[in-house]
Amino acid sequence: MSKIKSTSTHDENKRMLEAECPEIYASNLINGQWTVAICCYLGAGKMRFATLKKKLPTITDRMLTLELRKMEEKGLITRTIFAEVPVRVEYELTPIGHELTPVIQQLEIWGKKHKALFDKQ
Amino acid sequence: MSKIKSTSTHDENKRMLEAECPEIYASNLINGQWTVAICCYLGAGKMRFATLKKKLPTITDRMLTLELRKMEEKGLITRTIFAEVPVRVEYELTPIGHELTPVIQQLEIWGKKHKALFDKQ
DNA sequence: TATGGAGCTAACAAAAGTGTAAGTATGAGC
DNA sequence: GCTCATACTTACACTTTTGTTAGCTCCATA
Repeated sequence: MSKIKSTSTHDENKRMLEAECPEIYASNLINGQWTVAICCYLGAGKMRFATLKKKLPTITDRMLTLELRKMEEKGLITRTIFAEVPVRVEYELTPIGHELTPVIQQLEIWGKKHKALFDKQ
Repeated sequence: MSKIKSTSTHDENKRMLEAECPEIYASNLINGQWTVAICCYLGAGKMRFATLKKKLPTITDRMLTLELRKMEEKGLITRTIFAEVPVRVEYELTPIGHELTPVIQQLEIWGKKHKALFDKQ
């Protein structure tokens, strides 16, 4: 999650594909390890940093911060700071973030089917 | 795409999330850099190694091999070898792989919307 | 005085993913 | 004997992502 070196062919390839295929562009938007999970929880309503952290027991402060920042950059969520003490920060899905919910639900249905197939074997 | 060390917390976290959330399980199945692209092309019908390579101009032999193997492992595609000379190998979506197509299409629609929003800015 | 919670940040380390360059086996055709 | 095409494989290097540890600020409360 550090800066991406603009000289790498790795990144160039990624961008070429993104530019040509909206589906790859989209899948790159949600492929952070915790991104989909966070989307799901925020689908139910706004949430604070600490609340999200409780929902994701194994995540570290750092990873949660990074993920939330990345999602904010991508326009999936908004971040609202309340100047209280101690500080309160709330995260919420943007409209386009909300529109992702049904797609994730589709993915979930497919995931269940796939899992059922593989658990049999 | 080397072997994953089973001792890493990184991998542990991934598995925990997968086990609990089918949507994360699903998103992990499609998050290879070229996976979605390959799914799209194979959606139109079976294809040979070399044909796929032409469709993905910047991919290397190695990456294509690795991606295809990973997708085979995940049960998304099948691999058929014809003992001709030179060898012919055909890749094809499995039934569950085919069922992914509409989901990818949903993702594509969402991706276009998201892109439109961001291109404006 | 120190303790505690909220929401971070910085420096570093490890793991996973991707790319480069070179090489393999096979038999056909020149 | 040499080259060609196909579909790989191997060894290595680099990039990106994720995790570990330790810290910090603010002010309230004990």
